[in-house]
Amino acid sequence: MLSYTCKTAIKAVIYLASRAEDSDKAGMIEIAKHIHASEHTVGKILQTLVRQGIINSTKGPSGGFFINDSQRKQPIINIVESVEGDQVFKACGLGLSKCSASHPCPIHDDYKVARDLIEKLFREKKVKDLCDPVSNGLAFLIG
Amino acid sequence: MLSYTCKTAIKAVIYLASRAEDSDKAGMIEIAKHIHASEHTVGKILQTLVRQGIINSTKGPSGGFFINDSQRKQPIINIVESVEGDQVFKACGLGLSKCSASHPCPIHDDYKVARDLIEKLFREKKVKDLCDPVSNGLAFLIG
DNA sequence: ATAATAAAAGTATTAAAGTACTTTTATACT
DNA sequence: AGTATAAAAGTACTTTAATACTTTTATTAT
Repeated sequence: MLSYTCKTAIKAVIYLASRAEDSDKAGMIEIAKHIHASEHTVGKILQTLVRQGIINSTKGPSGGFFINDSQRKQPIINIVESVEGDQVFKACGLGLSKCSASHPCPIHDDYKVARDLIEKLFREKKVKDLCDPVSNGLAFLIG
Repeated sequence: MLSYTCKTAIKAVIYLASRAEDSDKAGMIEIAKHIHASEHTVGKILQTLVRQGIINSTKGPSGGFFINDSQRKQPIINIVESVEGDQVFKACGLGLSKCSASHPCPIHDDYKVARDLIEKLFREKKVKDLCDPVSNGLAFLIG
């Protein structure tokens, strides 16, 4: 249900956040390698995330991408909304612009329940909650 | 969460099913007009649906698209799977091919709950359930 | 200062989704 | 039989998303 770009963004952030906080910054080649994605694509995506304040980067030698402790505590929805826009969890299931509680489409209420659940999931799960949950390293990051 | 094509397909089928069963068949121009979509696009989509047995069509004069009573009773998921493929409600939230109950990704269980809910919605709602539910004609079909 | 590094930023290409158009084929009515 | 109708089928175009590449800029180390 999420775009490939969005899934890749989440995986990249999880990888970043899974590294020791005081370790060196990660370059986009390293990140791309670990999540099995194109380094160019990863670079583009991470640029967006830096601009949105989801992660940080520094240029130059020993530069790279990194994430701080307060960013580790942010919800996954921050990533999703940065990539997909902030209307993802607002849109009607049938794509009607005028669908609302007062002018509902036939599946309005049922769809809203499911959509709200996904929104809740991404809002409650923090970046750090997704780091190495099964003690199998980061094997789950490669698709 | 559904593609534009898929939403258009659902709307077209709802329009068809909302017509009196014994009325004339509907041409793609008529359908397109009522759901505010391009007639070419609608034609392409309906071709697919006919091939999948979701709806019917006849060629020639007084030909057009129509839907029978048993097709009216089919669930919306038939339309969704015809357009999006049958893996829509199977895929991992992070896009991992190897994610499964035994090798779950960090959001596997929570995501599955929401995804199953949407699948349930589309599986339980039948085409006829979506016809003219608020007695405002078919105003809800135009986005 | 200079050179090396690495992301930022911009541009170009590719792939996929969506839209438009054309030709063919089946049907019904003269 | 011949003609008109209307979808089927196939092709081409457009737009957008995704990927690849290039140039620029900031930083560090010498």
